[in-house]
Amino acid sequence: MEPTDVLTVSEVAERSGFAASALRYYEKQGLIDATRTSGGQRRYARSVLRRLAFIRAASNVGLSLDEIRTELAGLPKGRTPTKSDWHRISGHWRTRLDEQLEALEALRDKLDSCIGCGCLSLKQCGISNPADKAAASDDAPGAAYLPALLRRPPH
Amino acid sequence: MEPTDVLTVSEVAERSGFAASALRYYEKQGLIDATRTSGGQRRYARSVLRRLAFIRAASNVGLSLDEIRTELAGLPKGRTPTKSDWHRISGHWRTRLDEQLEALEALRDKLDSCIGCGCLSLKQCGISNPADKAAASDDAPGAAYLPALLRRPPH
DNA sequence: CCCGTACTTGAAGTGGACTTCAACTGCAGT
DNA sequence: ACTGCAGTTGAAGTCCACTTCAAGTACGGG
Repeated sequence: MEPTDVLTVSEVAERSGFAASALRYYEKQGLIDATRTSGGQRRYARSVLRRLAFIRAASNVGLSLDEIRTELAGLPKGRTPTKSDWHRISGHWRTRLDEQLEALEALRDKLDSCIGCGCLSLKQCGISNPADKAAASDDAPGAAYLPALLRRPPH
Repeated sequence: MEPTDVLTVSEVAERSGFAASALRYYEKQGLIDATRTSGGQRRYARSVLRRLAFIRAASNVGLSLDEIRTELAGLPKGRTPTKSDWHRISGHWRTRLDEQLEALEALRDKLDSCIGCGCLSLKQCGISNPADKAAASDDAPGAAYLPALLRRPPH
C-alpha cells in the first residue's frame, strides 16, 4: 500500500491518534469531512490531518467541540491557514489559558490563606463559598471570585 | 421555627448552597449522612454543614466525588478536624493545584512557541501532539508532556 | 382534624465526547 | 471467484454529577 493522496479511516486514525469512532463522530459533528468511494467507504484528503491536529490542539487548550467548530469555520476554506490566521486563533487560545491560569492562581492563594486558619467556615471561607453568593449582586464589575472555569479531567 | 440542633433538608440546602437533590445524591454516595424522623424524613446534624463546606471546597479544587469520599474517610470520625488535619488535606490540594498550574503554564508556553511558526505539524507541534506519543515509551521519568489534567468546565 | 407545604422514593433524563455493538458490505490479494 | 480484514450504519451504552419527574407520605400551625 504505497502512500497516496487519499487516506483510509485506519490510516487517518493511526496517523492522527484519534480512534476511528472519533473520526466518524467528528464528521457527524461537521468538524471534518471525507469523500466516499463508489462503495461508500470514507476517503480522506491529507489536509484532514492538519485539521485534526488543530482539533486536538484546541481541545488540549480546553475548548469544547462547539467552540472548535466555530473556530474552524473562521479558518480559510480551502487554502492553508496563513501565519496571521494562526496568530489570531492562538491569541484567542492564549487568552483562554491565561484566564484559566488566573483563576487557578486565585484559588491557590485562597487555599494558602486558609491553611493557617483551618477555617472552612461557610460564611468566611473563599474556598468553600458556594459561587460567591456574598458579593454576587449581579455581574460584578471587579472579577469573578471562584473558578467555575476549572474542572476535573475527563475521566 | 427556632434554631435547633437538627436541620431539615431545606434548611441545609439553603445554608449550604447545595440543592436538596444534591444532598440526597451525596448521601447515596456515602459523602454525608442523616438521621430520620419516625416518618422517614431526613434530619441533619449541624456538623453536616462543615462537611458540605469541605465537599464544595474540594470540588472547587477539582477533586472528583470519588476522591472527596476518600479524603472524607481520612478525616476524624466524630470529632471536629484539627488544624493539623486541615493542614495535611490542604497541602494535598495545594499539590493538585500546583500540578494543574504547571501543566497549564507548560501548555501556554508551548502555544507561545507555536505562535511564531504557524506550525501545527503533527510530528513537531507540542500543542497538537496526541498524548506525547513521541516520548512515551512507558511512564517516563521526566514529566507528563501535555495536560490531560485540564479540562473544560461542567457547562 | 385539616390542609398546605415539605418531604419521600426510584426511575429516568441531561450533556459532552465519545465508544461499543450487531449486522451487514466493500476491497484487495491470491 | 474466494476469502478475510476493513469498512459501513444507527442505536445504544458509558462516565460524572447531578436534576427532574411522578406518585405518594409526613409535619405542624390553626
